[in-house]
Amino acid sequence: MPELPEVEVVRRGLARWASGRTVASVEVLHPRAVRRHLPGAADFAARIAGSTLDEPRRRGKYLWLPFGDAAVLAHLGMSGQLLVGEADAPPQRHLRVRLAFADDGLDLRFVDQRTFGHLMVCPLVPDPRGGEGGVPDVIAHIAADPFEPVFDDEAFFKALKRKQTGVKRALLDQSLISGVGNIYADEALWRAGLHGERPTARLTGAQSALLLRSVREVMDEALRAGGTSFDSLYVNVNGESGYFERSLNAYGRRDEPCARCGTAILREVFMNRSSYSCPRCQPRPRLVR
DNA sequence: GGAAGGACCTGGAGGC
DNA sequence: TGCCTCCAGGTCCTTC
Repeated sequence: MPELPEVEVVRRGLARWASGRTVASVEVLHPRAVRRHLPGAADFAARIAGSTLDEPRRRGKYLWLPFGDAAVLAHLGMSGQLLVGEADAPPQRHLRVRLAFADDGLDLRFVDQRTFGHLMVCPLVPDPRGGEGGVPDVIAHIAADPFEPVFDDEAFFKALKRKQTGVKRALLDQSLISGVGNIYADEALWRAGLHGERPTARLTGAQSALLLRSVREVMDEALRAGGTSFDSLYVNVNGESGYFERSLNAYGRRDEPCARCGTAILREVFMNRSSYSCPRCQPRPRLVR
C-alpha cells in the first residue's frame, strides 16, 4: 500500500521522467479517478493539456506536479500507480488516466485497481506550515510529514497531549503527522514498544521522541529498499516492486515469533482494519479509573 | 468540537 | 467450475 516511502519513490521517478515535459493530451478513461476534480473530467483534461510540468513535490502521501500557479495533485489510495511507458504500449487492465507528451516520448499512466486513488487539478497556495513553495489548496490542512524540515517535534508532542485518543489513531491522523499509514504505524509502534491503544495524553516526552524516531527510521529503511510491496499493487514508475516487506517485524506477521522476544505476533481488528503487535513488547495499556 | 465508526471500492483468496 | 464471503485500507462523512 502506498505510504510515504512508496510515494517518495514514485516522486523520484516522476522527477526523472515527467518534469520539464509538456503535456500534449489527457485521456480520462474512468470518471472516478478524477471525482474530486469537481468541474469534471473534460475540465481536468483541458486544464493540463499544453502545460509544462515542473519538478514533482510531495507531502505525506500526496504528490503533485506543479505547472504555473496550479498543480496536478495525485493520491494513490490503496492501489494507485503512476507508470511511465511506451506510448503505443497496450492499455493496462485498470488504466484510469493517460497523459501523452508533446515530445512523443514515454507517456504517463494512472492505473488504479481499487479506485481509492484520485487525480485533480488545484491552485497552489502559500504553505501554512511555513515550507518553501506553494501547496495545493485542498491539502493545506494536513500536517507536514516527519521528513520535512518544517515538522515540529515539540508541537507534535503537545498536540498528542491535547488529544483524547490512542497513539495509533493519532499516527494515522494526517492533521497531526502526514504520510503514516497502517503498515508503518504498526512497525513504528513495534520499534517503540508502544501499544496502539495507549492514550496519547499519557505519553511522556521521551516516548513521543522515541515514537517519532521509530517512524523516521522505519520509513527511511523502507525508502532505501524501494518501498513495501505485498503484491503488484505498489510499484515504482517503471513497474518494479520494492522489497521492504521482507524487513517488517510486526505488520502481516500474525502468529510468527517476535524478532525481539519470540512471543507470537498478535493480530487485532482496529478501525475496521488489521493491527499487528507483540503482546509482550507492546503491552496493552491498563485502564485508568 | 472532538472522537469513533462506517461507507466507498475492487479483485484475490478460500470455502463449499 | 461457479458462487459466495471475507479481506485489504486511506479518506471522507455521519453520528454521538
